[in-house]
Amino acid sequence: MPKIAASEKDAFYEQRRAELADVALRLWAEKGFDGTSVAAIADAAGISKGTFYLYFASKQALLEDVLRRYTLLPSVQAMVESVADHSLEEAVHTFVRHAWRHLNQHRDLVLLTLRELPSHIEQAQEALQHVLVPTNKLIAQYLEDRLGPERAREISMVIAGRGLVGMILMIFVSQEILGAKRFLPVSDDDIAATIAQVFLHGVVGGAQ
Amino acid sequence: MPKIAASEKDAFYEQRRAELADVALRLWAEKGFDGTSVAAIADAAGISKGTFYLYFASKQALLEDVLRRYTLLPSVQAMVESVADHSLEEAVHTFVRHAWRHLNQHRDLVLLTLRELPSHIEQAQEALQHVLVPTNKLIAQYLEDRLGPERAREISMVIAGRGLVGMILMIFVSQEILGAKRFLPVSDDDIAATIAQVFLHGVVGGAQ
DNA sequence: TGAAAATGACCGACTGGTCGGTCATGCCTG
DNA sequence: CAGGCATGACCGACCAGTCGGTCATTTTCA
Repeated sequence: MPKIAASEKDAFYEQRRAELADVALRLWAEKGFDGTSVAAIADAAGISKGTFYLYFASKQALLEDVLRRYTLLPSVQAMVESVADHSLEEAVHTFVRHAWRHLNQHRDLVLLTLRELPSHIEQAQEALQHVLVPTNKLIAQYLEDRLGPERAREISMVIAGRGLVGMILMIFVSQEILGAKRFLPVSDDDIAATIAQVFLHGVVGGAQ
Repeated sequence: MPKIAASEKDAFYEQRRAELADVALRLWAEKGFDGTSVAAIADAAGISKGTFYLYFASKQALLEDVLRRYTLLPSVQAMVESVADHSLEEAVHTFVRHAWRHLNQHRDLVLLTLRELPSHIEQAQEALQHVLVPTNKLIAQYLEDRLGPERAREISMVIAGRGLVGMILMIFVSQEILGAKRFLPVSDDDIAATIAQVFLHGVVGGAQ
């Protein structure tokens, strides 16, 4: 039974860590890393500050765990891979629509990452690089494979890929974070379609 | 002679404030608002913390002064107006090239604004809205005027405009802040041309 | 009852902000 | 011209409060 007890304990331990990470992400997205004290996180999780330090060695360690736990990379990879057998037009539309939904689902993480982006907290920057750089590589590779040299305009697919992500991100930030939604209520699908359309015509060319 | 003395003093006072604002912007871009103490700012400006408070009532007041002092809006407006009599193609190219140079010149302000974007420091968010929203309005208006309903694709020019700014911003952040420049060294003009090309073909359509 | 878990008082470092005191400067007066 | 006097820019020790992190103590529970 010691084994069972131990694994039960481990399960509880892991569950606590997960809950703390969850609470921390929510609070950090609201008030920032520096703006949220460990006491506040512990409080929101219903434990004391002392107990917090039984589960994480430091505030920094919690940040690292949050970023590891919630990295967007796997889902981004899955997203890119899932469109591999669509037509290019379909693929881009699907990608944009999924990315949009993704951003909405992971709003807190996006906020946290944006906020700590140029920060002295290197982990956030690394996390960003771990997501953005590989995503970019995947997209560029995909585009080059699909287009072939003659169909693509003579532009860098790496730059174009970044542009696509930039469009999505900026429009997301405008609509969902800066509150532009109130002034210009457009359905998510329409937005995604617009982005995909601009990108497709811009990059692929000719095909009107 | 008291008048001259007074104006000399005022000039010195204003110069001090300007220097403090300059130093603060630089440090804040590096370490963030919360991450930079008033003492550090005063130190970097070669004065004591006590003296700092002769020139600004609070740290918050300094932030407000920095954002007012360095607002990008006038230059953005000038930028949009300066391309008013070009052809659309030329206008977009020029706009992108200018915007790119602009971001480089105001790197610190861009960093600070991005960093404090979703922050509890409302001023940064306001500043962003004061730049982004009017910029967006100008661009959308310009595009609609130039294109006319039949030439534009059936997409929102507001969304498209945000997409353009998003492309520029994201590629800037990738190249200049995340350090992607090292991996993909492309000239500024090439990048600007690529962005303009994608946008033009994407939005304007047909014209290959 | 004994060990594991949880607590919150406590610590030292640091924050934004204050304030009494110093001293170079330049005017006033003789 | 000289010397005393007033000015105010400047300093940095200091304040109250908050932070991340520790640890002796109490609570819990098998």
